[in-house]
Amino acid sequence: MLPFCLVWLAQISGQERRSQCSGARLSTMASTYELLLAPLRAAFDTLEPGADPVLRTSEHGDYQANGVMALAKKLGRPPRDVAREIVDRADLADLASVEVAGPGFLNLTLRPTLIQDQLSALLGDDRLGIEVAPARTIVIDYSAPNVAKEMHVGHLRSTVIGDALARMYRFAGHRVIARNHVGDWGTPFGMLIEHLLDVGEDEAVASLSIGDLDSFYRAARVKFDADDPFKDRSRARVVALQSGDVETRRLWKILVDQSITYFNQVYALLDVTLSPEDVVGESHYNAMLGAVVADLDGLGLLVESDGARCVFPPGFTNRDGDALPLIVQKRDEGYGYAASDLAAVRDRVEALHADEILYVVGAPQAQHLEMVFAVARLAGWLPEHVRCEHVTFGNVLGADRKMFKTRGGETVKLVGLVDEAIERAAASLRQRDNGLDGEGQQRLATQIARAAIKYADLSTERQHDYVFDLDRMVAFEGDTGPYLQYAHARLCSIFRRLGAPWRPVHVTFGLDALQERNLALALLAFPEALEMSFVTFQPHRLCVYLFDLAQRFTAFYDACPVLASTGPLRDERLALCDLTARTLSIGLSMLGIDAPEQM
RNA sequence: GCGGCUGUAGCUCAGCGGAUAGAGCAUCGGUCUUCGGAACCGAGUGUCGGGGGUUCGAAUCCCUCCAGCCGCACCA
Repeated sequence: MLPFCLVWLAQISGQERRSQCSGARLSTMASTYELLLAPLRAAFDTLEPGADPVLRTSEHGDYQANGVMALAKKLGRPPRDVAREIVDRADLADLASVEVAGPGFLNLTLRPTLIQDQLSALLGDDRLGIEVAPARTIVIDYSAPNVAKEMHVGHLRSTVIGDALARMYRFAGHRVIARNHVGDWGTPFGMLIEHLLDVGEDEAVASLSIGDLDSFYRAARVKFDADDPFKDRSRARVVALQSGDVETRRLWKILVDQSITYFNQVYALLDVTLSPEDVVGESHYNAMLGAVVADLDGLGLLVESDGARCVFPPGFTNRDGDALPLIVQKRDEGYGYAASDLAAVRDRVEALHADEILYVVGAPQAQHLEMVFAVARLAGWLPEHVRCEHVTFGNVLGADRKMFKTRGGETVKLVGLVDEAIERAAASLRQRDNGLDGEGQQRLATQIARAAIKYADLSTERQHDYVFDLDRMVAFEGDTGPYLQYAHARLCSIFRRLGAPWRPVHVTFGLDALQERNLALALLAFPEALEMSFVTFQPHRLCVYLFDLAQRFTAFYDACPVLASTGPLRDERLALCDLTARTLSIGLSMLGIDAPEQM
């Protein structure tokens, strides 16, 4: 059996945890972990104020407190003596039995009554111990594809992680404003519009509407590089676009609208909650850029350098050790993305009243965003109380461990990836007999495919680089989304066979079988698992938890017959099944993964 | 050069101050008239990149070296 997945909770115990949660982002019922921690901390405090019990889950007991050794060292006393004293002083009698082990570990075994009470509380709670938090307004910036460019695997992370965070925040009770900061502005639009004119509007729309964005872009690029008159026209067109020429604007809008229509198809295919109203691209901030520059100037922050208008936030240097500028207005008087990013921060605080802004953007943008945040703070557009975080994620790498390039012909379209996964899921379904009709099969294949892709992305640590591996993404066995769905489907099957709806009444949790107890302990850990995921912006923590839960369930399922059992035992097992099914379903929903009832 | 990230089993990855370093895949062996086998049980595999240091205790913290990736003034 796996060590309990809750170990990482130790990381955010005590003060750190409280301070990280200062925004009241997730409220939970008194969790098992917290119930144990409080008396332990009190006992430690009597010997050394502020000493940390270092409570965590363990293979050597249900929980383990490791803080005694450090405390003993500090006190200059034998650790086992200190351990015994802590045991005497800690008011744990109703909660757990404690045993001193090894050099001074405290191994805690939960009392059956505690498990009983905690499980009963979860059983009667639709939200599984997660309370609705006082609402805060959270702006989450994610996905952000470029107009007239394909969505490829590089966009998957931002889209899927951002959407998972949005769902988690919504479940926690917050007001989420999604912002899809699409790249709909800048110099490439000159050549794109000219190309559109060359091929004709109807032709262009036809090609873009079928999602053939890359070849459109590539064709424009080729002409731009090889054809000087075209290049001149393109440059003139950029000027016309920026100066608000009506006809140019209309042509530009065609490109934007077609692309957004296409993006929405991809979002629908992936079941991403982004809607057209969430699309607020770079162009949206155009009207605010003049004020950004003027106000920075008024604040005395603007410095002219090499003809460009810049802000030099303290603490940033370039390769020569000189101060590094954030260029808000270029020498040619055009605005760069720094200006629109500043305008966006300002808009999100002033117009949207954000309490918190999250940027789900790749790690290469880290310095740029830090500078933008720094300048926004300097300008007073980003007050202290507004939390602003760059939720980074690693690069997408190819099999050669080098940056996954869009050029070089090995582009993997996002839709291509999903199609491949659907194809494989459908093939797998054809070998089963689940009684679904063709349409149902197709819908199910799509749900399974999405689960495979999203889980593959979400289940790895966000900040690490990401080796793109199609077979892994589309796999259905082992530590995968479909494995979790399957566990859920089996649970639903039990209740389906039951015939009548099952209502929990006075369930007694004996938990005599090891597998029952293992499962129960995992169920109690859901609030912490979600909290960890939430506080660290790491959906993969939730993935790890859910996989562990599903594994414990299948071990239980294998060893403990539910429907064949009778009396209180049957109710107990049904209750464990009910809790497991709901935990899986709610957990998966926060990852943006459906939990079908059969598959 | 400065800054950031990464280096853990054959492969893909967890673990990030605690007791013998874990999963999944792959390999081998079992369960096999199934509350749905996309499952379960078991087996083997590791100088946790190298070297120092801190600590009762280091994959985890610090220093250093090696290897790789990313960023570092007008593309976004």
